[in-house]
Amino acid sequence: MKRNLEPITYKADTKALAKFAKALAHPTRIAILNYLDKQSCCFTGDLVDVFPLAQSTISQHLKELKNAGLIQGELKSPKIKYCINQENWNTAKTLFQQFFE
Amino acid sequence: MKRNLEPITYKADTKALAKFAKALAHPTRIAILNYLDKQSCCFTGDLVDVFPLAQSTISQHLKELKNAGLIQGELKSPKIKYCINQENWNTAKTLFQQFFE
DNA sequence: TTTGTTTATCGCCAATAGACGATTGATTTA
DNA sequence: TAAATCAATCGTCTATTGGCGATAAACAAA
Repeated sequence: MKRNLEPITYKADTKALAKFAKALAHPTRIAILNYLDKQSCCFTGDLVDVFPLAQSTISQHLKELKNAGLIQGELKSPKIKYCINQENWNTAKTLFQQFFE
Repeated sequence: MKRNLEPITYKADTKALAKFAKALAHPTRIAILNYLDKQSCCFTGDLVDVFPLAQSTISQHLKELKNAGLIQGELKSPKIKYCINQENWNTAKTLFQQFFE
């Protein structure tokens, strides 16, 4: 983007909602979250088997979900167990509910 | 993106949800929808006054919301009145509800 | 210590997104 | 008809996204 001289300010909720929406804006990430919800948790490797995508690509998607706060990782050497971050998940849920009334 | 040889297939709901999420993945578009909801409808020009963005930029955001089906335009010469598309809005609402349980 | 396993990161590339100004097209109004 | 108004589109620019393979890093096991 070229600018902006006076950057736009949005309400906190607006920004938060947009951030969550962005994390959900790719079918693979939706599918990952659905899978996670079903299994309650999973390892990166599981997803690599489930989706026809390179391991690095899966890792990127997980990173984005983690940055958005929707998931969290826990080291279970030598693997990493990913789970839904319930607290932020509920925050997102509430924000979407409010948004749609 | 570079590829994919065998493109991934997702469930219809997954794709639909990702598409709606993508439309919501920018704070300006969230704000536009909030504004639209308050006013029930509005003209492009109204938004240009509300947001410190070029008219063409606003128009682009409206186009994306329209492509996602969340809003619809009606010609009220010489202006265009934009409203929420209730049917698709409800579809989106349901998809997000289901997704978050 | 070396090897194997697992995941994250890096570098690269193409495509998309988001911003702008300028122009176009449609329609009203003078 | 001419001028004004309004919104969409075009062209351009830069940043970000999404994909890959290759490499690095962390750790367990041999």
